[in-house]
Amino acid sequence: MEENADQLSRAEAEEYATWFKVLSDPTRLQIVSLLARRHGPMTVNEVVAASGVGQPTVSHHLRLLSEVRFVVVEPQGTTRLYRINERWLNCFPMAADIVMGNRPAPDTSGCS
Amino acid sequence: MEENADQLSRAEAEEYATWFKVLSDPTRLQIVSLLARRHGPMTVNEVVAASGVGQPTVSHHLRLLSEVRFVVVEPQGTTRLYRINERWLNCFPMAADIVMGNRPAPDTSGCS
DNA sequence: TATCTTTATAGACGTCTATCTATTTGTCCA
DNA sequence: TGGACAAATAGATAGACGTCTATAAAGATA
Repeated sequence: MEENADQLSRAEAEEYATWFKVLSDPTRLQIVSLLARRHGPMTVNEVVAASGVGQPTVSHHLRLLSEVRFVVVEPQGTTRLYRINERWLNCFPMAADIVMGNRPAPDTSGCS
Repeated sequence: MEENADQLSRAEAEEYATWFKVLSDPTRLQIVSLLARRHGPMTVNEVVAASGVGQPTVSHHLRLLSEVRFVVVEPQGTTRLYRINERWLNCFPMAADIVMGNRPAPDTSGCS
């Protein structure tokens, strides 16, 4: 195992914080989860139907998610296909596990 | 590898979101990083000296961190010793890696 | 008991954010 | 060209949050 770096700089802290912030809203987590488990593109309306919030709200969340490259968008005629950025899944293993349901029962039991 | 669960429930989404939310503030991330890399207890004043924000603000952040069990506190006379909850480090591998500096250079290069 | 030190709490303030309704933009098709 | 549909944007609102100053609580010590 490697050893600690000196310190977490303010700049680094701010960058990582923005990543965590994007995942800090339940609705946004559910949207990410939807896209991640589908392993395929979804339209905005499909996400709306599955998320329980309005269409502008979904658009807003998808914009935030794409700004940090958690999702990518591909226009297709009058619709836009959103899908998980698969490369990101490798860079965010724990978040990916939780969101994709690959973390059996995130044993909070041992974490108290 | 295991297969996807059906869906991320609202309840699960809300719980995970609270975890990420605690890590979504740069100051709080730096505090966690401090405690994690020290591998030992720190007083509030030591954290204040290293964090750049005021003492009440540090107390506030430490309270939030302990509410989700990321840190634990042990009163010692007139002071209180805060330390990382080591058990939590196992439950949050990626966050732990980032915060402890064990993630060499979280290669954002491949994540765009 | 009086005082000093350490930490927590109360309250205020400015900023950010999640959501909604209403509207606009953009694309397809008859 | 005109209508229909999909998605984005604008604007508003209510609530949450990070930080500060000021104060209180709690323990040690003389």
